Amino acid sequence: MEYNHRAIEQKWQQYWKDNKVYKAEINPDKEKFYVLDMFPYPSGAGLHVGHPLGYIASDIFARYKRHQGFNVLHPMGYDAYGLPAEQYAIQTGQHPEITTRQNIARYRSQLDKIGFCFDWDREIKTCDPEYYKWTQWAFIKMFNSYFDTDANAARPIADLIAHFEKEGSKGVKAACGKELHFTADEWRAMDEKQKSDTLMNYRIAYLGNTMVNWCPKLGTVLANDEVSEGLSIRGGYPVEQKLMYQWCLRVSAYAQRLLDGLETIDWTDSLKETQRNWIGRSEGAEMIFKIADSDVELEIFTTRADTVFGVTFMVLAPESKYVDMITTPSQRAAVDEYVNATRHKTERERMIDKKVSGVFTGAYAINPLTGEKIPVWVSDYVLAGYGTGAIMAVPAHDSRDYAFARHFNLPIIPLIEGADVSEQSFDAKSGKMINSSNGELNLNGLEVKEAIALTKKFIEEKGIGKVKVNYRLRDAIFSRQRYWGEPFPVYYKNGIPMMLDVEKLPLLLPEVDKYLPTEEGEPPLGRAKNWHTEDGWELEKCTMPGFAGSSAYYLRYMDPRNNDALVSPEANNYWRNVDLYVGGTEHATGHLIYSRFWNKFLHDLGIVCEEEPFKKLINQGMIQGRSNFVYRIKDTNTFVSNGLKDQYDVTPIHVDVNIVSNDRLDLDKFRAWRPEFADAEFILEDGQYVCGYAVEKMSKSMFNVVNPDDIVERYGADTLRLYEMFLGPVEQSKPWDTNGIDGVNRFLKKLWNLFYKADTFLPDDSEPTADNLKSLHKLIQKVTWDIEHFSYNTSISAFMICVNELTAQKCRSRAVLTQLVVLLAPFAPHISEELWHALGNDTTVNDASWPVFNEEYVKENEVTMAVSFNGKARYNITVAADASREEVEKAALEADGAARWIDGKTIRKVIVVPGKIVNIVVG
RNA sequence: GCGCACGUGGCGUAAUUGGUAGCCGCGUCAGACUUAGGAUCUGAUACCUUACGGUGUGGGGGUUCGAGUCCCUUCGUGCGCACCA
Repeated sequence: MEYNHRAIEQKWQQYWKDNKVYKAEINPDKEKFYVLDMFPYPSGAGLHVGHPLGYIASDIFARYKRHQGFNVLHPMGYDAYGLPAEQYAIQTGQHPEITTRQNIARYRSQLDKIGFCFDWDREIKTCDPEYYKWTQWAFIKMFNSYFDTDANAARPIADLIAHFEKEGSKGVKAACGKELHFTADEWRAMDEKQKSDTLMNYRIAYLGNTMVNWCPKLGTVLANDEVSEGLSIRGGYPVEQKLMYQWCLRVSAYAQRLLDGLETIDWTDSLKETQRNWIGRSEGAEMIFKIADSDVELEIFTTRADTVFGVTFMVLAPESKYVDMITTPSQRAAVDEYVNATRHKTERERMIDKKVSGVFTGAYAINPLTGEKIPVWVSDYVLAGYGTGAIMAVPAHDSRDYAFARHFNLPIIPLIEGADVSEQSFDAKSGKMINSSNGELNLNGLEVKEAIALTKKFIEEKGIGKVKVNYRLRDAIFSRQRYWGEPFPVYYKNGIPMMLDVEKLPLLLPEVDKYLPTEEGEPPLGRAKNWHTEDGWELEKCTMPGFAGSSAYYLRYMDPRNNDALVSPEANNYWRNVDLYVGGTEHATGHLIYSRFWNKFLHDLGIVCEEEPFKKLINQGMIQGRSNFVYRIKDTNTFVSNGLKDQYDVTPIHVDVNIVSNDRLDLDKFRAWRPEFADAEFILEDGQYVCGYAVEKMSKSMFNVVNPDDIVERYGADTLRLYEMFLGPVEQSKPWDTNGIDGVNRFLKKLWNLFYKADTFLPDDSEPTADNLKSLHKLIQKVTWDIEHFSYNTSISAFMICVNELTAQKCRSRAVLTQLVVLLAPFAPHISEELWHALGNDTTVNDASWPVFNEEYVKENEVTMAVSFNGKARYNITVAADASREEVEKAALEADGAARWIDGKTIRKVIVVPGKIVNIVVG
């Protein structure tokens, strides 16, 4: 009987499905383990061979945990809302739901062939009303909450209203857009609209006039993580800054908790670092600079409070509210011109244009420590969105201020001993302070760090400023001027935004005639008929962004069909959070921040029990394409093999990797590939046509897409699974190279031949030999350790060695082979299930318990030890593993070199630490 | 500019965490069986050298009896953040 992967895989996939082998249910008697993959966006191109990499890795872990007796939750679903389906709808008029449904069906059939242990009964799709009902529900919860900075947690907005009723804004400790001051009487006197506007300043989901990333080409607003270097991540179109009235989520309120939480979770350092950078905490001080002959006070943020004595000018961002307030009449025209010019530049243009520019406002500020008058300028190198949009400039110790000072000929005062500021600024935070004294405060002679601390203390005491922590993390912009997304559960009553009743959820996505914006420039939902409440109030026309649906999906898997709650307390208390999350790093500053925020918010509300959603995270690497080339001699239809191409003038042409094997071109398939190659001629080397290769992105246009279905058809899912893991560490990016797959396929055949010779089933009840047990237990130890450490590639090497050894030993022992099959089951489940049943078991191999390692069987007969004299090691000796203490001493003293060391000294004591070291005390 | 990874044969990688560098696989070479081989099996394969022997984990230095592994420095690659005060 030959190893027939097609028959075996089909048979057991059907068996698993029929018997619901992978169904997960709450079982209080068993410990849970939650293994999650980042769910895919179902694109039209289907899965390529890179997509399943992470799924295979997590599948192995899920199966392993199950063998260990855990109750494993391992679900899968689809992140179904997204731009590509909408773009396709705009072009073709086809409803994105139809496209999405087709793509999902394709994904499902591809996934099914690989033999994953997903519990498909828990499948979710973010575009399902049953699902997005809970996305809308969470939004309503955020709208009805504010962030209490004392409690460091979200609280009901009703509590805040009660506070306003009683005491106005006095004593309010809440994350907000801007500081507001009003009394209880003033609050009560406000009309409904004014109250609504006031509360917007505090709500966690709020409408705000914010600078947004507007992408004219996509016709929508984008979040910060959807923009890179001034271009949209999707499509690469230019992005402008634009002030718009948009729904936002007050993610920034959670900045510190998002930062602190990183300490409690098991993610890679680089990913945590990326999130820390993105959150961008900086400790500094906010200081007040009074404007001369005016009531205006400039508030600035600095991390270098120590450099106040070196401030020679101030700079405002062009968008700063202070600009209008302080510009003098004589400078008004120049300032207006400058501000207008910068407003029309996109962020990208501002970034590319590194030329120093700016304009003087005509106003002077007073340095609070020196009393000196210093000019206030406007320049676009100061960002409106960070800190207060105003800075104190210290040209001697900040390179940007330095460039500005040089360009406009402003004074530069060095503050650090020995700093040469004639050519460039001295930015390092080290050295001894000079020129920094005013009688009250003397920093001279202090180290920078001491000076910073002392200045902070001083300005707080004097009321000039206060210690302040700033974060780079901005609130998430939550509106998209798009069709294919979750509708907001929002209507406008006389212009006041109101939430729908939760009972009326979900608010279904309406039908539209076209997926484009309206002629009036409204979002596509502006085309929907009857887009209003029963009372006739207008509904919100924007939809939610992509990250809305993916922010809490891991919670929904715990209780996916619950119509009364996102997740029941029972389900949440049992499954808690994700123990192992596998996915790409590209979500580091998007999904992985938003999810953590969303989870923390729900935690504050008492809806989820864990503060962090994902305990351990593994980032699988990207699989790049490996393209093949043929070389056509110019102006001919003759192709020359790679090794000979330098002798001709050739044009490289991408050739479909699927008609190339081990870089050898199949000539007949090539001629049949395209009509223009039908009569192609070849110049061969050694009778073969060798193709060139290059590593590129996997894409259709490079003809380097390898489809997992083809691999499964030819080699089987087990071979695909093993090979993907064998390529290298899961975390590492690497090109897909089908060369080499024969190696793992051969391994499975060898394994098969251990069980079958022709039609004879070989295993019998013979006693395992010592060699059999040694081979097996080395494998148990290695594979267990490797799975725990996600080092699957080395496990597969270990399997190969073990099977080779057992073959050489002619092992027939059913006991040994049974354990071998269980060890392999997480990696190659189909062949393992087949052999498991052949060995006489009638339940699924998935229920078999994990083999227990026994050290006795793998004991080495020799052991190497370091010999030391007086604690200083000198050389190594090798002795029998069961050597007595005397034998070890003897070997140590007889070893080469010992005589030289001892040389007349007396041996006082010999210490033997078994297996490790021999210490000989001499003197 | 700041931060984080990483650098090992022709290639993908390994080295049980400071203890014989190169496991396993691909490729290559040789052989066996074959009408045939893009099948199967066996053996060899870091580099230099006919050999003896020598050199080797990007380069340089250090710690250590011992370094791919730890420290310093330098070069190179990848990723993240970036006029963030």
